[in-house]
Amino acid sequence: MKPTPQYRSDCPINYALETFGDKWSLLIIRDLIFQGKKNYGEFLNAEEKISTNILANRLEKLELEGLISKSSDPDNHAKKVYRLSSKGIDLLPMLIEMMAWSAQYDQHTGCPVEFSNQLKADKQSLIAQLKQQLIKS
Amino acid sequence: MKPTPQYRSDCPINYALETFGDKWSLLIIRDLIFQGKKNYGEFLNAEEKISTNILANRLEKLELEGLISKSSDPDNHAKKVYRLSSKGIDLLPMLIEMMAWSAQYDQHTGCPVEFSNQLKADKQSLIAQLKQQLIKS
DNA sequence: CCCTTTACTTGCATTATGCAAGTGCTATAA
DNA sequence: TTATAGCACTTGCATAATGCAAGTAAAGGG
Repeated sequence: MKPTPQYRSDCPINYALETFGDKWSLLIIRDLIFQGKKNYGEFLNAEEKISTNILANRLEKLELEGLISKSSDPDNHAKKVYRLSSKGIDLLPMLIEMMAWSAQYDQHTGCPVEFSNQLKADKQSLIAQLKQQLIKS
Repeated sequence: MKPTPQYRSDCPINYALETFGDKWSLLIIRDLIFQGKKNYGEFLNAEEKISTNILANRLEKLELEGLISKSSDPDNHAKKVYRLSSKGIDLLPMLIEMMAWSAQYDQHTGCPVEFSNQLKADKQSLIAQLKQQLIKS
């Protein structure tokens, strides 16, 4: 698969949409950021049940876009480890705003109350705190 | 068209993705927020060239999700006016973060330098200012 | 009454997605 | 050394979404 040969426009919103604007990419990013997932099988087991060919395709695209990197697990060469790049980590503020919006408007949101409260109380330090954890890991 | 009968999960990220997670919906929201567009033909003329059946479908979905409303132009009953609801306006912080991310990582971004600077300098007041304009209009 | 504008619909080809089954590599056990 | 199992994908095929071009319907103006 090639990186998208050219973009529909040079609009920043459009760049974001062409990079991760489908129904699955951000769920993988979410699992990397908030669930500490690292391996193919872990992504496959997410509640939303992505199918295996789509997962493979999205991991490849995300790597090509530079949002994640892929390496082998030192303890098991067959096992692969996916990690966020700084470009991927920097999606955190946007994801936080997305979660805040959904928590506000989705009656059935599963967003934990404590998380939602921290969002309202001090969004910036929440972001900083999560970002630190991601950089360390 | 029905609203999605049920969601893949109750995750807030997933709610957002199922609500506007495709390659077109947010471009319509963008045009409403940043370009002051209001009518079918204006959306159709966006640089990215959405096709007419998809535009009709997305406008319907966005209305069903409560992000926009549709009414008739008082001066011309054949002409329709689309407006953002408060649920739609509240996507602004997320869009701003998305733009900031793209402006940072897309070499060819068309994000105006002045806008980008204001983003870095004082994101909150930029959001507040834009939101005021939207509410008034 | 005709013509234009505006907002869609419709039909059909192409592309993306979903699902089930299969392949290949690695490590561990017999 | 062979067998077995885990993990990361591929492949084939059915279904759904998208893109493109053309057509339709209602309102307003002349």
